[in-house]
Amino acid sequence: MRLTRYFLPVLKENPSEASIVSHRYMLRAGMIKQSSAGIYSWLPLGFKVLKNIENIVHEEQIRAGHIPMLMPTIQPADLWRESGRYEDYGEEMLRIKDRHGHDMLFGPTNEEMITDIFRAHVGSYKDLPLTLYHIQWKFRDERRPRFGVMRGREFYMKDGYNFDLSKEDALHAYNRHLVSYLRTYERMGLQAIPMRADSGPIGGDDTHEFLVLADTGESEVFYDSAITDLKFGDREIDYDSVEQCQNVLEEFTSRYARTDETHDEAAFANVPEERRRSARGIEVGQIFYFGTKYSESMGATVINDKQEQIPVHMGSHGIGVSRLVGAIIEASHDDKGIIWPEGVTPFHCGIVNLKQGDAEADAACEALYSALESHGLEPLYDDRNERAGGKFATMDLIGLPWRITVGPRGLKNGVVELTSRRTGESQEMAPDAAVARVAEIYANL
RNA sequence: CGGGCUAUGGCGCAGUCUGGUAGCGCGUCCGUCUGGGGGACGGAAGGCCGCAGGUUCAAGUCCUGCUAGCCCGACCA
Repeated sequence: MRLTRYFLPVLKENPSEASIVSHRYMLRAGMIKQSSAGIYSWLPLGFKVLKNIENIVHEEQIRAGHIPMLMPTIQPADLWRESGRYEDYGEEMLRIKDRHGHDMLFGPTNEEMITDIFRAHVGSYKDLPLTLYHIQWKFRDERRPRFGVMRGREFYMKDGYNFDLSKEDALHAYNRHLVSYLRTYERMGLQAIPMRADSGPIGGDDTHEFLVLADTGESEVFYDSAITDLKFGDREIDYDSVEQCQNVLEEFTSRYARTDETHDEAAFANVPEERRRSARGIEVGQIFYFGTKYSESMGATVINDKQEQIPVHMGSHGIGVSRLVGAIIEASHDDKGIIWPEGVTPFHCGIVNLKQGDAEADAACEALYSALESHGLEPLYDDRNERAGGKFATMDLIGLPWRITVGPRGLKNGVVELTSRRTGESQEMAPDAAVARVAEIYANL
């Protein structure tokens, strides 16, 4: 993309409405525009990041054997009356009446709806196990929305629901989600630590929250620092293997790691003192096993191999897709702007032309642009008639992980400059070498 | 939902106390000179001063009511 043809309304100064760093940078980098409290338009740059995150979530869900679908944002109140949550949910649920006077609601989650779909079409144990998920906009009418997209009222979320014949099977689904979530966050350049959590209004026995450590996190967390050494890496996992998934769960949850809701001082005291940490964290996902809570109240049953009608065991599993955009920035930025991890960056590489209009510089930039594209990469070429300082400041703000700087001075010696946004280190090299290096970085993701 | 604060051009702000031609910086547009970390000069556009009512010869400014947004807390993914 050429910057002169793009829509990137960057702001030089900090908008007064934003207090935390991710919100400030998302506004300044032209990623979002607030519409009303907790509701945002996603401008092109923000939309790209949102979609990149969504794609990673999809890929990892499908890899784990989960099946994508899409349910509506607007749901009928009657479904929620059946589960009893229409009354329980309170003011956070946005209630709407349609023209016929029917009570509707903008869904804050989809347990009722998915259970309704399940009971209509699934009747036999032979259809299980089954895990369906979707990525859809949700609405929770927060009393006090804040922190930009991290606690909006409208938010984009992946929610998945597993249906299993037994508690044992459902716990495997739980473990499978935990493993797939570890992979998902790691691909986004995040370390998200699974922590034992409180089940809240969804209810249930087993639940873990995934938290990204960041100073601005809304939850206080306590953990054994040994857990931050754990990496999922490129290990091969057979998601059908109960044993393999169980092993990963044990590896990643055996160390002490809890939010303040479930924090236990006595248990924490058993962690060696030098490894005890308290910090702040941003919740970016949660997995639940809740048994037969919804299947019993809503009649989601199957016939087992003994001709008995039994309620299915369920769990639900969420990833906050829109919230992740903010969380990644909280975890990866400096005083100049955002630093995107390669996995989610809106463009793979920036091209800065230091002297727009100079025939050689222009030609070299065009050549770099095509060469990067021919490697399947998406460059952002700053072809504005701006001075160097302005171009650098924009690139630093929007956070592309790699930048190639092209100027007459370097071209005289046949070189351009390749700069890492994260480390700030620059290397001079031939244009071809710079392209090859960037291509290699992305090929190895 | 309690407490606090704010609302003036796209963004950041002054002007309100003490009523009298709506201003500054940044950004935007045009031109010239520039060209390795937000450059210089010259020109230009852009505002029912959040909304409604009131006081007054006169309201951005004073009064009343409302709305929206932000911050702290409680709450929450």
